[in-house]
Amino acid sequence: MSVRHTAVTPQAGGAQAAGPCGDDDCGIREVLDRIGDKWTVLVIVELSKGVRRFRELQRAIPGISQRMLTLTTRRLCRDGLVERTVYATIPPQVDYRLTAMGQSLATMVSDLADWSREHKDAIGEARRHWDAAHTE
Amino acid sequence: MSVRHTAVTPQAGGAQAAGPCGDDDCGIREVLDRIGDKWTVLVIVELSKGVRRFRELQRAIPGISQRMLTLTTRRLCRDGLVERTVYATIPPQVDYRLTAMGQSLATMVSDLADWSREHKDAIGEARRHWDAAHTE
DNA sequence: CGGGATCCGAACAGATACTG
DNA sequence: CAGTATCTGTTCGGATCCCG
Repeated sequence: MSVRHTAVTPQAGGAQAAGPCGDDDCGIREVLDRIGDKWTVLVIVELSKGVRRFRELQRAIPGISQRMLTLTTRRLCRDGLVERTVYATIPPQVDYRLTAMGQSLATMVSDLADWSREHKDAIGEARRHWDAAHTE
Repeated sequence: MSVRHTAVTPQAGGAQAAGPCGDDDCGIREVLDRIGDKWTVLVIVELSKGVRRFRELQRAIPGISQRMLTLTTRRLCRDGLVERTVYATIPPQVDYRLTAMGQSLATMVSDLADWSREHKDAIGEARRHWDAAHTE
């Protein structure tokens, strides 16, 4: 997600203005700015299964465009969560794999996924209740 | 976050088109579509400390607008993660508190924050390396 | 194959201004 | 106090074309 965080947008590579960060909140934003976007988690999950090439990732994640896959993997590389290996062959081949830090993040993501599956039904029901009560 | 997920945007309350969800990926999106946005996590963290009124939340989360706080709390209520209590007093008073499900999510979020604090420096250094290598 | 560069519509988030 | 409504800029993501 980079979750459009005006100051910390990864593209510009700007200095982290760090904003008001006196509380304990800032820690969470750091992660969510990385995994909160539309595709990053899916890439991490796929890479947690093993080394993948660019096209393999794209096929494994239905709906992702080349552009978003490029941007996503690049951010992950930049943050040291994914390692990129280029083979100067013809045709070219590029492998992506999680770093140690990336793997530790993958377990967190996996926990989140577990939680999600556990509470999926409850959330769905809560939504139906809410939607029913607010339909007029 | 709703992380702009075209099909699952909460506002429209549209039917969840559910897309291609045969793999194990869909579970994670469910959570991230809720906590991945810019403010939701901060609200959850603040509410994990106890019951809060609207203004208290707004003051506790510097930078959030009334609008975003309203939207965020409403989504959390809709998903059954937060409970809203309205007192018909003058001036009006509204309390927000985490539900049991919301609290279990808060612990997950707390774990994420811990991870973030642990690896913050490593990520920062990885970024500097990457930025240095790609500055030309 | 693995991208880079560009254009463009859509969703989001901030800033008011107004209400009960 | 606790919102709602509207207007507007920014950012994101998809599509397309091109390159090595």
